Amino acid sequence: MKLTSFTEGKTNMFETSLSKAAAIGMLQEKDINPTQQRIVIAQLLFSQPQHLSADQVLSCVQESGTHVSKATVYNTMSLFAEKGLVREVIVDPTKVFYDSNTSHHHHFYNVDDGKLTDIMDEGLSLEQMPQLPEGTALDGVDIIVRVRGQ
Amino acid sequence: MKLTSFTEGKTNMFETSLSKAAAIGMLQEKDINPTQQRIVIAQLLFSQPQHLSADQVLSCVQESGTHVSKATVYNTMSLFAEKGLVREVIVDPTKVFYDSNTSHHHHFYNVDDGKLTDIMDEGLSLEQMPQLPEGTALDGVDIIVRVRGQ
DNA sequence: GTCAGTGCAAACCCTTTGCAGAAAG
DNA sequence: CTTTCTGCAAAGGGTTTGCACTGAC
Repeated sequence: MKLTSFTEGKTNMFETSLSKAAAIGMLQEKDINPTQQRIVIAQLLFSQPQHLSADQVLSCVQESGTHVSKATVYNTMSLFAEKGLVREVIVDPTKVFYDSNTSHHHHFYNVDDGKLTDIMDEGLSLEQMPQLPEGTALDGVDIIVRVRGQ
Repeated sequence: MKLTSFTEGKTNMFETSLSKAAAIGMLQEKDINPTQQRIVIAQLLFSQPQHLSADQVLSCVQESGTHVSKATVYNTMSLFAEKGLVREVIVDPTKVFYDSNTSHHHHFYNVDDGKLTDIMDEGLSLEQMPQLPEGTALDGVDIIVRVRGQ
């Protein structure tokens, strides 16, 4: 994952972004036609590891000054998820989070404030993989550590 | 958990149920006012360990001949979850599953057919509990093993 | 008679869909 | 030009809410 053009020194996440060229590169690597809207969303998403709901993506894009419709955000996020650019994280029945970090890791979910954070411990994994049901293949393992407070 | 009145020998889940008295007992143990609708839902739910969506609970209750409204099913399931009679399982962004088995265990989720099953392996657990974020307390750990096929 | 519980329908929210218009090559 | 993508608005599906009615002590 190339983050060579990461804009440093900015504290406002809406000003932080990937260069347009880097975003286009990421899209093309995954055989995604780099349209204007997809580029803008990619620039925002991959500026840093983060967990955003579709709604938050929409807000961020709009605050960056570009117009993208809600439907396009949903379409784009589904496409990115399908192509492996982002990972869907399902922890809240009311919305899906998209994780811009697709490397193998798990999550804390704060049920009080709805914030999702990565579990840094690299050692976190299962003691043993259970035997899968007859005729099924592994698709993935999600570990959610729910916490409350603060 | 008392399942002494489990009706044996029935293959149709809609005919299988807990005795009314046992259901009332379970509700009272959790300080839940045992109303008629709650009793019926409890009889259905706790006849066996199962994973039902609110919609499925509604269908099952209706097939058993009793009338319960959709709103009451949702209210009841939320109440049961809050009181610890059932456990909410969030694996599918489109609906919540309620697990009538509240003992500590984890799940397989078949993304192809949407079926949720318990992971029997008692050894399944984390190699190590990660350090929780500052100021938070553990609420629970959910492990979802997603599988596909069959 | 009082108060909790219930039923119904409407409201809600997130997400998807249909289709006409716009963009890209 | 042709194909793909986008925008808008409407529909969809699960869930919640408001409020009047019912029912149990």
